[in-house]
Amino acid sequence: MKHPDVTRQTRTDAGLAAVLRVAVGRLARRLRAQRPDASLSLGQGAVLFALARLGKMTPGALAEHEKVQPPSMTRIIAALEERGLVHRMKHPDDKRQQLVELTDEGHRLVRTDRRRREAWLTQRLTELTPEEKATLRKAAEILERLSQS
Amino acid sequence: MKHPDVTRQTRTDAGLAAVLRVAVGRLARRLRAQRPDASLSLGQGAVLFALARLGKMTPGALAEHEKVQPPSMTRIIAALEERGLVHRMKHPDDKRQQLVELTDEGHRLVRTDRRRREAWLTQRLTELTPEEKATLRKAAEILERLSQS
DNA sequence: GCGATATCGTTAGCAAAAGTAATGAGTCAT
DNA sequence: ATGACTCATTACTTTTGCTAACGATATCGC
Repeated sequence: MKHPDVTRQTRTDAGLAAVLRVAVGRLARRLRAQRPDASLSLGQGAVLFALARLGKMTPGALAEHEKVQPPSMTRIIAALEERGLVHRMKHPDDKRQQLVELTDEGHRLVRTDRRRREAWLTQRLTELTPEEKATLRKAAEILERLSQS
Repeated sequence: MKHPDVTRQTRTDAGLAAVLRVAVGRLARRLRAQRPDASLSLGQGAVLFALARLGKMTPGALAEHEKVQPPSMTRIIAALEERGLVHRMKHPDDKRQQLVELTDEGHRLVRTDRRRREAWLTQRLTELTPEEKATLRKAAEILERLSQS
């Protein structure tokens, strides 16, 4: 066993937290580095993904959803809009706000890019046993929830 | 159910990869933002943690372990050394190399800080059911492996 | 042995991405 | 209708990582 410590250390909540924190940080770096082309930053990809999943949203809602400050979201949206992947529309009820929405090209990119962008991770996943994948499937939902709480 | 899509999307490896990628990225940001004081960056903490777990290592080994380029590790180590948490020693067999080791203060910080630094995540974990924690415990080991493959 | 080549850590310079503070437009409650 | 608040943006700074180049040491081929 390569890391006997892992199982030992995850006995307690704090130990599990420690291991999770490090693993998540490292995996995030790894995924960033693994990005095949620089076409889309990690954050940009996440926003497209969120819009595809949740439909049109305001910049503020996107910022909160992605756990980023509003100015960062402004930048991400600007970059996506410049590439025609997203477009802004006035919020019908509140002129301060806007609604951000995927363009057709944005939808297309999400679909085609999803496979390409996740190629590395997908490949790693195919190397896992079905049980491990089942674990990750359940864990994904939990991590999802943790990241938003 | 807040995100019915999650379970649907994770049916395929690619879908699971997509969800994992986004969740991991967001959780990493979240953890970074949650850092209680700015005392230790995420990377610095990870290095201390690795040294505590694996003993003395060379900078190169640390860099590879943390999936970071050597110059980045140089900087992290320099910051840690400046604070007296770590110290370098010559490698006995190879004068090119060094060995990095926790100082007593480093060990102390790892111990006391571990709890404080993971407080947020630990708190979130206590809110989970035992089954969910068991899932995360198994998942942590898998993520650990993924991040290093 | 010794010269070419490779490896290790570092330095220097740079780029990406996110954060904070300040600003302008719009809304809302009194 | 005005004062306080909210949303998005702009300007600036910080963080964090990268690549390229370099100096010191080790190793390999001869």
